[in-house]
Amino acid sequence: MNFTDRQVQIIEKAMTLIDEGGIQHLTTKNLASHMGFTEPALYRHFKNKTEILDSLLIHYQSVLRIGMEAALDPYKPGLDQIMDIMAFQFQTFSDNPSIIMVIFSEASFQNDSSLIATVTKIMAQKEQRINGIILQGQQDRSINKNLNAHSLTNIIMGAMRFTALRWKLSGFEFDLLEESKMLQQTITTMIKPTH
Amino acid sequence: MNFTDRQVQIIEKAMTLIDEGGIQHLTTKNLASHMGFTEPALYRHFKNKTEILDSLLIHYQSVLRIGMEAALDPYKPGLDQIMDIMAFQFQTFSDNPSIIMVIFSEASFQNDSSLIATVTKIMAQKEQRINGIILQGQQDRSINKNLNAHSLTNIIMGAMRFTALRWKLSGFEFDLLEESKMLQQTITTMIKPTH
DNA sequence: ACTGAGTTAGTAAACACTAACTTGCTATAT
DNA sequence: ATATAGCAAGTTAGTGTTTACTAACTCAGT
Repeated sequence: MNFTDRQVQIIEKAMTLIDEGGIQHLTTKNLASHMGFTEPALYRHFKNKTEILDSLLIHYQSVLRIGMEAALDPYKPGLDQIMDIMAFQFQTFSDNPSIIMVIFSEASFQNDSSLIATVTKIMAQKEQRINGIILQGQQDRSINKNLNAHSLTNIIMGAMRFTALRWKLSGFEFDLLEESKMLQQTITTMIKPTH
Repeated sequence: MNFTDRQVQIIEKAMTLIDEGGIQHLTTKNLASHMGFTEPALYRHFKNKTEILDSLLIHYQSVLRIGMEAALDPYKPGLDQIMDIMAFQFQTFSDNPSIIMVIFSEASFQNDSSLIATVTKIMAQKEQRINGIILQGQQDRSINKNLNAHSLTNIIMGAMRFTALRWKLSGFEFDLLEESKMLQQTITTMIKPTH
């Protein structure tokens, strides 16, 4: 998917609006006025509101994936790669908190089947990526072979999401990067081989 | 908080509506018609829509807490108690999937400060409960003392939530209780002492 | 006679979206 | 070089629908 510059501007503004007031705060009127033009101008760039949200998910996903691939070294041990992923993810959250609420919008999208399809696809891709690295880590003996890779994937993704949600709901009261260091430390202790 | 029978009926109907179509599907019109009466009748039982959502959170929380306390034996080792909590939680999700989307509505509630206060309170209570049990488990040596209790709490809560969300988004495609057994097994292996 | 719990009929505001018009840029034909 | 045709990206003014909520009335049970 290639977006025009103007489309990307609109998508990014939509992100910050969702961040500020939740998905319900993202109205065509609100989005247009924050863009500095009128409502109908939006429809010169997107077919409808669903297309805006769909593009937002796709854009956010590709930005994150590109950044993540750049941060990853496939020749490192699996455990180190998992930690690099976590570090990158939390750094991204910290730099651009808007993204957090986009992730959690997933739960609000269930009434729009085209959006839920996009969301499910994105989640499945991430899951496969992490799952693969865990298997690799169990091969290179940096991750405990006794642990179920699928469960571990869910534990890691769940912990990242939950920590990010807590940070957001607390009004960014604690230091996310510090908290994430503790989390990474704990996960490392838990999943490295025992001997 | 004590609710009348009628209020509880309305709250439970609201839960199933949120479950079916997300928070946006919960409109006063929809709720009233599913209750079999007209819109204004709702306002004989609740001040406004926010009070309905607030009551829903409080009601759901007290139901869950009462069930959980009943399922818990404070004389068991901490690790066993954690597993009992997880088993209870997943059984509840499995029996009553509506509750899942209520949990994830948290993210949609951010534009209503009275709701976010309720949500934050509920989450903090759960967190403290689990954190306490982990500390107890580290005392009675059923849980590895080297693990940070706070991080562990987030890992466990995050894993439960993420698994539930995946189950819901997949259209209940996999067996939640089977998946949760794997998850509990993996967590047990990870957090029991190494000695 | 009062009250709790419903009704009908309605409100203003917000919603996504459209029709029809304007304007400034750019590619091309002469 | 310049006239012009086309087009991308705005505008104003408006649509019908949905939203949460209210006023005023009814009526059965105590």
